[in-house]
Amino acid sequence: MSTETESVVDGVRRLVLSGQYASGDRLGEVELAAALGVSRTPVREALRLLAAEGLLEITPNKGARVVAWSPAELEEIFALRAQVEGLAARRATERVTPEQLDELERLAVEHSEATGAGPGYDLERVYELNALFHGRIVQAAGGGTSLTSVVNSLVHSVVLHRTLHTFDDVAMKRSSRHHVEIVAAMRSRDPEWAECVMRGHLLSARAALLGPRPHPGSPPTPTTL
Amino acid sequence: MSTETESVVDGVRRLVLSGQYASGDRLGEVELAAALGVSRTPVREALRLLAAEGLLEITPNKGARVVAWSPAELEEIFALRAQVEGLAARRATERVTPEQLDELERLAVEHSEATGAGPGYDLERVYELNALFHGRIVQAAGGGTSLTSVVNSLVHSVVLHRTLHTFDDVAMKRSSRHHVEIVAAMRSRDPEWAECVMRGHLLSARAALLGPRPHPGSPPTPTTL
DNA sequence: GGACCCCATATTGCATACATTCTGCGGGTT
DNA sequence: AACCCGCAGAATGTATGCAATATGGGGTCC
Repeated sequence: MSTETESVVDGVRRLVLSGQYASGDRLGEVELAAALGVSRTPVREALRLLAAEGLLEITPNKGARVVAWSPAELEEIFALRAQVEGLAARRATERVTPEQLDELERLAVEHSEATGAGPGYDLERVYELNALFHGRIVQAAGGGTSLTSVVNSLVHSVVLHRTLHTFDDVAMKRSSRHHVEIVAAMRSRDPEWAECVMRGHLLSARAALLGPRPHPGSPPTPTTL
Repeated sequence: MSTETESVVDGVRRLVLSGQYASGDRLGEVELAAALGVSRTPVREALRLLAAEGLLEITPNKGARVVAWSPAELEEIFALRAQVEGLAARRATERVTPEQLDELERLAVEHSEATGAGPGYDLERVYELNALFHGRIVQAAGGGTSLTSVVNSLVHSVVLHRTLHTFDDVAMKRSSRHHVEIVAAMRSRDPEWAECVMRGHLLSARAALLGPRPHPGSPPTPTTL
């Protein structure tokens, strides 16, 4: 929106991302207004925007809190991303330009290099490369406002950070290879291949983050026996 | 959010839905504030919320306008709904309770009856039954906040109304039978069946709304020859 | 005659003040 | 001792006033 409100949005995002405010913490309006040097009005608007985006949740007369993602919700988010970004990968493959392909390949290769050194990566860099890669896919898909906003509402920085931190070395390298394979599928102009790998990529991230998931037919809580 | 703001959200929605404001029309803050008998503050918040929801679009210092959906964006919306609500149908089938199944069946049957009389339906009733049906599927899917909000951001009342108005008798009856079939699939506890029918349901709606769509391999604009 | 500039007006963006609601604590009662 | 009532403090919700920016028209210059 306006320059002032938008800077507040970024400011609050930074505060949440940097861990100044953890999951479940309260975000007071006056407190933020003082911290960012503006009045309550733009702060209120920024909080509403971030709430609509899914990063905060607001309850009337009680204020804003950082959302606390339950495992069930994380599971749902990645299931949705598998569907939506799978679609994005398919469409991107149908429309991608050679320049975009080169850009994607560059990002995939750099991601590989950043994760190739074994444990002890530069997580910030890996995070950035990953976010760029997924964003460019959506962009290449001809991203109308709907696709873009749905993906944005699903890809919260906080979740991504948490995800990367829980990745072990195997999951990290697998994720990197997925990126490379997606580019290969797109170069082959094979939308179905690209879609499948992208879905697998996100479902594999879900598994790395949450472990195996129960399903209806499984025996009841075998882990407790 | 607060009672006042929420009532303004509903009020603006009604104004847009009833056609008081058409696609592309400007929504002045003072104008709405006067019309709804409140101050500009809750109006501003309501406009921001509706913009985040996708019904309006706001440009800094220029105010809010009703979004004008292009055919490409409508196409994208239904493609996304096919993915996301397909997932919802699958999960709903895995978790639905007998009571929810009865409710869904009731809605599907009423939808059938409302569309069975041939052209000249009560479109408002059909709209309501359709919205309820889709909403209950999401609910039965165990709708976490992510799934719910994504679907809500995709299912704009305005789009649905436009869609229903463009349905001919064949498309309307087909849509109704899809609802019945989805319930049948859920009763059979067949998630894959339910997912496929739901996806087909939405892609068929897309076709009814937009006509056949071009694809990469098709000859260039054969309609002009 | 056309294009450009400048200003008046209206609208949005931001700040502040008032009203309302929630929260936490203390005292009293059962 | 436990519970309930009521009040004080603080935070959110709403209204209004001021500043900044976009829009439209009239005038002037080329």
